[in-house]
Amino acid sequence: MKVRTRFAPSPTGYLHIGGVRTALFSWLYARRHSGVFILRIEDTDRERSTQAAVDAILEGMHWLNLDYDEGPWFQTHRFDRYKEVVGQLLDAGHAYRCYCSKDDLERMRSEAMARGDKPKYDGTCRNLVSPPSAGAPYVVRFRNPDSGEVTIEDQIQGLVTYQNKELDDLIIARADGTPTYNLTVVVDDMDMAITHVIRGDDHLNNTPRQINIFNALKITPPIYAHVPMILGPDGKKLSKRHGTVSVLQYRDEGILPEALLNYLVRLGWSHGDQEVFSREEMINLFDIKDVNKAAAALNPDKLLWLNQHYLKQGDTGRLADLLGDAMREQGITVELGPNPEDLFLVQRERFNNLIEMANKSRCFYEEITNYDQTSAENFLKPEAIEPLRRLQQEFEGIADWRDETIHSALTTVAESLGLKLGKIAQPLRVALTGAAVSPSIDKTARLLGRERTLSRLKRAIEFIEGSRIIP
RNA sequence: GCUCCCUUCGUCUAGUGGCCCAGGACGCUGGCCUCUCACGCCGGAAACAGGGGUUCGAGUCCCCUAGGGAGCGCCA
Repeated sequence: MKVRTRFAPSPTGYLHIGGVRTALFSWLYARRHSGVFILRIEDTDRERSTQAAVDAILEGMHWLNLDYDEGPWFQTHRFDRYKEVVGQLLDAGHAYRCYCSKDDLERMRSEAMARGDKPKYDGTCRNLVSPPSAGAPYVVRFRNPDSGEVTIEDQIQGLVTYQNKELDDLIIARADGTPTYNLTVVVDDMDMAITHVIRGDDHLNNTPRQINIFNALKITPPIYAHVPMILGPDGKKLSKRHGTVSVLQYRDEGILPEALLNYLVRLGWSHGDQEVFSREEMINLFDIKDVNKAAAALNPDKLLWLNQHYLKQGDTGRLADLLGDAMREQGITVELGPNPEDLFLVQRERFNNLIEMANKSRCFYEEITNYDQTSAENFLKPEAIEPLRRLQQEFEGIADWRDETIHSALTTVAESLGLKLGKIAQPLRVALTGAAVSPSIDKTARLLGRERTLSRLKRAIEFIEGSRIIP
């Protein structure tokens, strides 16, 4: 039988990191088994579903290249079908109309709680023969078996058994006739012939109810795999407090999709000691049976480490384009300096995300407005004037502006003055970039270009001379 | 409250009764490299939640306790 998995987010909030990992696992499982991956939008909650959230889900999936073979399907387009199944269940006696009001239910719940019982429906309307009054509003409840048990053979959690008497008669259709979650998932998973349901373990408790509905429909339920939750870096439940709401925010913060996917796949899943996985490796090695049972906390540092790994290893052309985009986003006029690829080659090992790389590359595109105070105090001192002047002369004589020629100018000056390279490299660095940290000095000068290098040198010398007269 | 689930270094994890006085990775940390930062390389500290069993032998099996989480919605 062909494997068919699905990712079924509800567009009531943004696509967050936990949802993405669930999607990733479902996608990997389908790809691993040459199966079909389906995207289904569970938008039956008309009140809270938004188009913006739908767009964010689609954009997020696209950004991560989690491609789906079928869908996106929208549950709101399938109301007729759900109604049909509710009718079927009603006719077969597996469901019944319940006329209890919300107030009745509320009272029922609080009374049960007070008794120390589970706040479940008491079955008042279970065996009603006729409505309390003609045209009285009602919901439809599923008639859950009241004895026996349901065992889930969960691929991750193992065997989990529930007693039917612990389960109550859940509502499958609201008073306005619209279907509820537990009914729609079952109908969709049935109609879409889903073979493996991979979802968050917050759904584990719903599973026995869904299995009972499948049974009532005389359909074999899919195989279930409930993946544990993802926690914030503090080990607490993921929330907006942790900063990142939508996955797209990771993109906007300079994270590469391959880094995020690699990071996520190792959250709860492992293959021995391997840490780095290409898409192909993930697909070939992934197995649900290797997924852990315990919740995992996010580790931002490790994500960044992977991001840097992919920055160092990835395709230069593509990454340079992304860097160019990031610079433009940061308001840098890319045309005013080295092309992004030359810059990227020099910067790729020095930063772990593109945004920071872009921001810290400003000096190649914009004039220096002021020197970093500490750097200037440490290196733009009177004794630096001589080395800087000599460099000026040497640089003026260079016709072929390359790393090597620049570097040899540096060593020539250093040797002639009997100084260590660092003694002239640091003043030069501050002169050229405004601060004491930059790529290696020869590359920095090369990227800057000969003219810009010379004018900044001149300005630094003037700065030092000027500061000499200021006490 | 009731039902269900979970528990190895700070974090992600390896480990399926002896190979483990517990391995890898991130982070932290000492050093090397070095024109700064970074990269890279070498080294270090750091964990089986607690208690009972079972067994010649337990991180690995069983029970209990504690802690954490989820569900109990006319949300999904």
